Amino acid sequence: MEPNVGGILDQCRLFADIPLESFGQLVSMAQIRRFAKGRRIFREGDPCPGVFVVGSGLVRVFKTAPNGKEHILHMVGPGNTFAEVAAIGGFDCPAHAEAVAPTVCALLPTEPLQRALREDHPLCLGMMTGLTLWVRHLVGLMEDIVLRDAAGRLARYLLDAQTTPGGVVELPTLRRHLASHLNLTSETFSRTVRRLTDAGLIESADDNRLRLLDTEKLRMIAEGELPRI
Amino acid sequence: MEPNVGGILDQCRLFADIPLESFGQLVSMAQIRRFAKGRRIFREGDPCPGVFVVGSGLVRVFKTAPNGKEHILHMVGPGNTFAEVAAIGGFDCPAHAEAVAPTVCALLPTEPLQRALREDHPLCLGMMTGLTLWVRHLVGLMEDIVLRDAAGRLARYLLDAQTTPGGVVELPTLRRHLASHLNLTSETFSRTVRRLTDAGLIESADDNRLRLLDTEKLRMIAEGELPRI
DNA sequence: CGAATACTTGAAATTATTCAAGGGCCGTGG
DNA sequence: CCACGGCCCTTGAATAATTTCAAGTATTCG
Repeated sequence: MEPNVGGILDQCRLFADIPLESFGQLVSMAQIRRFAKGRRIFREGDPCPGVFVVGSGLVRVFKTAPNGKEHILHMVGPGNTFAEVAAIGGFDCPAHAEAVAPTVCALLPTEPLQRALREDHPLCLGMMTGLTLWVRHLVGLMEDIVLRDAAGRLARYLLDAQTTPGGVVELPTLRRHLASHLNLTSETFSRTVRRLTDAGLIESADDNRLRLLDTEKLRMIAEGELPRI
Repeated sequence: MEPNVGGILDQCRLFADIPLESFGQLVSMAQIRRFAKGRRIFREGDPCPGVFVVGSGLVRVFKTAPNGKEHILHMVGPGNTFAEVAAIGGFDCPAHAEAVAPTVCALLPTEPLQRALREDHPLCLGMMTGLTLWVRHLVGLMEDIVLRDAAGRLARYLLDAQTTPGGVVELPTLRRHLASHLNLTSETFSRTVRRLTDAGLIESADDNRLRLLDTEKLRMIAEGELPRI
């Protein structure tokens, strides 16, 4: 199946509000990019190639500490974007990006995108709204990491990620990626999952799915209202 | 001295690039707001009143954990803004704001601001650039908190904040505010300052100023290349 | 002068990390 | 087909970093 840029951009909430004409302009500038599993898409400090819109696959965007520790800013799946901020603001990539699965993206190159933003007001508005959502997400993540302990962070993640009716949450391919996202070591992550499991709040549904059994208590843990488990 | 909105907006980098006509529109919608020291400007969850531009004084924007712990997202001084994201994106205030000194702001109310953004492309572009800078700052802060230890965080803060030629850094009025910003208790903050002082990397210049004596070593600590002090 | 507030410092407690080892899964190659 | 190595997750024990608790000092303000 040959992916086409229009289809990829169509699935992206960030471009949902923009009028057809602007959208067409985006489609015409977009390029398809494919990345094998494990392939580095860009490195921190690289000039920003543009906005990547994931069509299929999964990408992790992460920072590296001098001591080698990684922190995953986000996992980007189909319909979501990364490197928007650098592309719009015109700075270098502030983090690394790597495909964790075979991935197809639409790339809106920096230069034409910026030109389009300068000329196209509705597009500009739409992208700005997208940016505010991203900021809000970032602030939430920060709040999480700073104000909650390990169990609180995991609980909040699970509650936020809960999508399916049965209260089942799909975990990223590698658990240690999630651990890193929540600023935990994979050991601590593992122990925390166990504590919640032993307390009867969650159970493992599938190999990489968790079922939430007691969202009320989970909420209390997320809010720090339960002393300890 | 009677502050005027034009003067306040003039000092704000966020509006530096926008053309005169757009600027005039902003000035005409702006209102002056004064806050006594200690006065709460808004609470988390309030509908967002608009973008605040600080003319004089100092504001802290912070989140609160259920257990009472606070995290200061940023200290906002003259020429800077807060609540931009909520105002532009149209959501409720994501944090609390409080004047830590007698403060005068220009307020650009949400409704007219959003209308202006919809109608005024250059203004929209300018605000968008401002947003990207804010995101970059946030990501940097996050990286700081997640990837560095106490000494590293302080060192990086000092290096970033260093403005005066003599390597003197002005601290916020209350040290515990800075501590909270760096996700440290004030005790840990105090001890960390002492460690850096004993190691000869900084010295207290004034009551709330620090002089950086060895920026090279500070940089190494910030980068985690110095095992311990 | 007395109360309040902020900062500093020490000692104890706690949380999370590091180090070390074991088990499970999978793909490769004999 | 099975053995082997590699990778990932789990678990336990020891370690380290930061927090918490508890004074003690300094400064300000009434």
